[in-house]
Parts: sequence; C-alpha cells; structure tokens
Amino acid sequence: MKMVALVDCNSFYCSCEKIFRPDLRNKPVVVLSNNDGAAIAFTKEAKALGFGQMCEAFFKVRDRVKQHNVAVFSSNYALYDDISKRVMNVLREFSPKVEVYSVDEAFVEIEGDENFDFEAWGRNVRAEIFRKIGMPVGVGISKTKVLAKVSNKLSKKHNGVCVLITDEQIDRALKDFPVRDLWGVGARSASKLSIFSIKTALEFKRFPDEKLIQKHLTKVGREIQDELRGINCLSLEAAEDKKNTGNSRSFGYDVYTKQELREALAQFATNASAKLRAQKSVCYSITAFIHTNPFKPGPQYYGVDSLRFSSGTSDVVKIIKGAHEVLDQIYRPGYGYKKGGILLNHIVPRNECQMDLFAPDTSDNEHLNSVVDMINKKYGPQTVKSGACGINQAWKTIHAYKSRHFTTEWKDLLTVEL
DNA sequence: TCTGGGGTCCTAGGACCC
DNA sequence: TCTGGGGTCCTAGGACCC
Repeated sequence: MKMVALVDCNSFYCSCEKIFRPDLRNKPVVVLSNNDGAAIAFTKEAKALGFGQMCEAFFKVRDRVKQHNVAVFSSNYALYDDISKRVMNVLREFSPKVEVYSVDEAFVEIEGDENFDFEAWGRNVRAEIFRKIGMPVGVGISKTKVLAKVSNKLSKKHNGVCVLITDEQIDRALKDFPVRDLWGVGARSASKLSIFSIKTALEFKRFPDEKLIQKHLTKVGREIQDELRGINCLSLEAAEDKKNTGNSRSFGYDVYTKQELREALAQFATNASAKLRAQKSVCYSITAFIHTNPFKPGPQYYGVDSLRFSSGTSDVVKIIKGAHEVLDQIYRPGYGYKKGGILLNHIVPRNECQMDLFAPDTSDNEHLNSVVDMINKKYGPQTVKSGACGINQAWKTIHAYKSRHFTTEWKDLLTVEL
C-alpha cells in the first residue's frame, strides 16, 4: 500500500529565525519582504495579535509592532535555504522518494502493509526534524497528493499529524473543506465552480459531469477531481533542473541613471548565472526588464526585451554583456525605476548543448567561472565577482532587520557563552 | 513612507511546412 | 463567388502555487 505524506514547516521563515533566538519561543515574530516593504510571514502568536494579512505594508503596522513587542526580521534567504536543505535531508532518512515541492514543504512516499501505523510514522518524522533541526512541521498522509494537502491542513488541528485513508475518513474531511482551499483551485476556478453550486471539496469530488469540469477548469481541474477520488494523477517527481531561472529585486529607492541599472542588472546576471552553473546547465537567451513603481502616480514605463546567444552559455561575462545589451534597448531616460531583473530562458543541460560553428566566440570561459564558483563556495557568496556589479550598490534592497548568516558564513557563526 | 520573488503548467492561436 | 487539410512548433497569456 503506497501512501503519500505532505510534510510542511510551520511558519517557516519565522521558525528559521527562532532556531537561533531561543528567547523568542512562544513570542510573536514577523518576517518582512525584500526592502522591508511588507510583512510576509508570521508566527501564530503574531497572528493572534491581528498580524497575518499577507503583504500588509510594514509602515502601517510599525507602531503596533512596537506596542506589542513583536520581533521583526528582514528576510534572510541564505539562512532559509540552508535550513530547508537540512530538513529535506532528514526526510530522506525516512524514504528514498522525496519530492521537494518548495522551500518549506515536501511530498514523501510511504510504503506499508495494512498493519502499518501511518500515524506513528508521522509522529516520528515530526519528532526527528524537531530534534535535529529545531523546526516544527505538520504531516498530512493520504492516498494522493491533493488529499495529502487536505490532510496536512487538517493536521494543524490534530497535534501536527493527520491520516486520511479510508473512504469514510476522506469524505468526512472533504465535507467541510471549502473547494477554494484545495491545492490548485484559485479564486478564478472557485468562482467558476460556484456557478455549478460546488462549494465544498466533497461536492467537487462527486460532481458527475467531468466534461464540464474539463471545459472550464482545463486538464488541471479534471486531475484535481480524480485525485479527490483517490486516483493518482500527479506522481511524485524527482527534482528536475529548472526550465527557467532568473533574479530580480525592488530597489531601495527610485533609480534614474543607466549606470546604476547596469550595476544592478550585472548583479542579477551574476546571481542567475551561478544558479545555472550549479545545475550544470546553459541557457540560449536572456530577458531583461526594468520598470517604474506602479503604485506611484505619474507616468509609468515597463521596458522588457530579450536576446539570443549564438550558443548555449552559463558564462557570467557573456550573460552580463547580454543583460547590458538588452538594457541599451529598453532604457528610457527620465523615469525613476523601482525594479529590475533578468530571466534566463531555453535552458538545457550543458552536455546536450550544441555549439554554433559559425559564431566567432562560442567557448565559455569555463576555467574562470569554475574558479569563481569555487572561491565563493569556500569563502562565502559574493567574495569574488565582476566589477560591473559596482562596489557600493546604493540601489540595493533595504534590509534593516536582518539576522546573520548563521549557517553559511564563518564570520556569522553563533557563539555561545556559558 | 509601502505594497515580494521565484516558479510551473495549460491552452489558444499564429507561423510555418508539405 | 472560391481561395485545402493536416500537422508541428513556438509564444503569449492565464491561472495557480509557496
């Protein structure tokens, strides 16, 4: 009997911060988005105080945060990524089949006969992850991924573990489960379903006209319906290489000069090309964009364009050059730019990459790139990079409340005094 | 004052081919 | 007073996810 578990971390970003701040146990904690613009993660204590509205502008709640003594952190993605990897490694001790679905959750395949105690399995996973990492997780177990998602949501009310295996267990759970809360059903799909008087997951499961579902919700909706019926449509998948990758940021202030945009895009190109090399891939084209602040009154401009490389590349020098060429096309003086970014497209594994016989310079400077990657791995990200990225980077995102890189930089290692 | 960043999948429709 | 039919590939846009 194969079952699927969804394991997800509770208030992941906040929990990462709390690992290194035991004084914050049971205290309200909030983590902010880039630029410290909005609150994006909350502990249950913070939610109880009325925080928890996704993307609430931070300046609006700053006074209330102080008043309630809420701990505030800027987002520290280097820390969260590292904690995530550690959690996933513990999961792999429990099953060879683990699909990392996002930074804070994973699907895990469990095999067991009729006598297997799935509940105990879930409790064990929870205890181990907390013991080894200090991360609290919820575990939902059922027959399919969609049902495991439902089960996981219900686990919050069942001390962190929920098992839905028999038809009675499943239907009882689906009866009170709003269809909008199903994985894959967004606001659009939910409102379409309400036309057919489908409000709960059970009504969706039992809705007989599959062709109608296909027509309005496409194949995606049809498969969700099947998964509710216990039919596996969405199999567990091994981690695959990214098909697109990119890097973009809001700037700390409105940027007017092309020189600053050149620096920023060079930095984004540096970050994205490192991701590409880490998965041993190359890309065939690059897209760059810059745009003004859509929330500000006044004239708006959105500039975007792409270019193709003559051959597949992951060379940071070529990718920066590409970003700058696109910038030359899209830059319009006079605007205050709030955000910029780049995307790398048409990604293929490096060993499947075809060379262009007629292009003048097709060879990546592989030696240079690998030495740079090696140094940055050993001494920390950004130890060596192109001068095109600039030195001061005044445009950079604001991070006023950032914690240290406890697990990824030697200089930030936590010291404990006894 | 501020309003994130990084992805995936599906479909329709245009371009192109024979 | 008609101007094929069938197929593939690519892209833009929509929807959704965390």
